[in-house]
Amino acid sequence: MNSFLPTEQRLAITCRLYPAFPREPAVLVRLIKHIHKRVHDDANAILKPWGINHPEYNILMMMYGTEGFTLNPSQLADAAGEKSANITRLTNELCDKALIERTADAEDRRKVTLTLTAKGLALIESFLPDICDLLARETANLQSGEMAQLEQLLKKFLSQLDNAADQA
Amino acid sequence: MNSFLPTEQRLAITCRLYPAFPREPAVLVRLIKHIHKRVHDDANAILKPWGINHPEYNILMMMYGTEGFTLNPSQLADAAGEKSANITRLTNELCDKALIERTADAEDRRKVTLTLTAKGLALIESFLPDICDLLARETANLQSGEMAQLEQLLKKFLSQLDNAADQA
DNA sequence: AATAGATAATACATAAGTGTATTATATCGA
DNA sequence: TCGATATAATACACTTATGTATTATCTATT
Repeated sequence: MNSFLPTEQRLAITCRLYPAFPREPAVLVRLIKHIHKRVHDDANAILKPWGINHPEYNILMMMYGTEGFTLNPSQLADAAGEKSANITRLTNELCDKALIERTADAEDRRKVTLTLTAKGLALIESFLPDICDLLARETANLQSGEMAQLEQLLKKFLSQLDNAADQA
Repeated sequence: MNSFLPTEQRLAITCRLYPAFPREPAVLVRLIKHIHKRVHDDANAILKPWGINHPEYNILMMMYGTEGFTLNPSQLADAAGEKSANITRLTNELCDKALIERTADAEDRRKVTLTLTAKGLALIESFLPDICDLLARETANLQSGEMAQLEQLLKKFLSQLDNAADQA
């Protein structure tokens, strides 16, 4: 099964019609999109029984990965790759579920401090086994050298995207 | 500049707290998400002057890459990587803008035929130079061998995601 | 030919995400 | 110390995306 074939064939035709079209970058971008959607859907399916979705999972895991399980919304936006307006909504949801807590920052009164609650921590530890399984299954056919190489290439790609903001 | 650092550091801490957590797959998934978001935002910015957004662009390009500039919604969903309900909405928008046309399929009356209009084709050819520039800029630091390797690894990854549906 | 079960597309309600404006606080330079 | 500018978070309206149910048509079996 090759879910990318219909896309790839059409990019090939595009190149014939419009020779300046850069096939390779276009293929990479499309692959990224397809993979992203797949991973997103898989994660949502796994997480549903716990009452959270993939973006909420991302938020929780970024808090779990922070010393003291504490950070503020703008740091969270950077870490989770979400826009700040979306962070407000997502953290509202997580507060409603009592998985995180919002308190005022003592140092800078513009800031808000978000902290994982005991309930949030317990939830993370309960879904992590399934998440670890999922991640392992999704990459089961990649050898560790291949993953390392993929990581390196994706980082290089991302670094160019970081720079490209300057240009244009 | 390294926009991935905050994420990566948190994944490292996660591995310390929860040793079974598979760092490498998690890093790959996060990198994919970050890159996807960046590429999506860049494309939206470039396309705005033409009155379309990235998903609409994806649809138009898949039609452009099809013989006869014609296909039906389910093929389009596969090719563009969108869910079918979303295809209905997106193609409605494109019909409203007169960039594509909807007609009944003669063979199978359940089906609908979508065709690029002359206006749609003209629009594509007017934005393609900018899109080609963007794609080239976004990948400017990758050598062609690196892109080929990235393509190969991403395809391998995606093929596993295609299979993973069977399992679990 | 009738029915059962698949497939194609869409409608509708709801969820998820974003742009822009707003409020509050902080910082910097005169 | 004042005022200008920057930063942090959020509110709100709007856009984008999805799940589920529905309608219509097709296919296969009898």
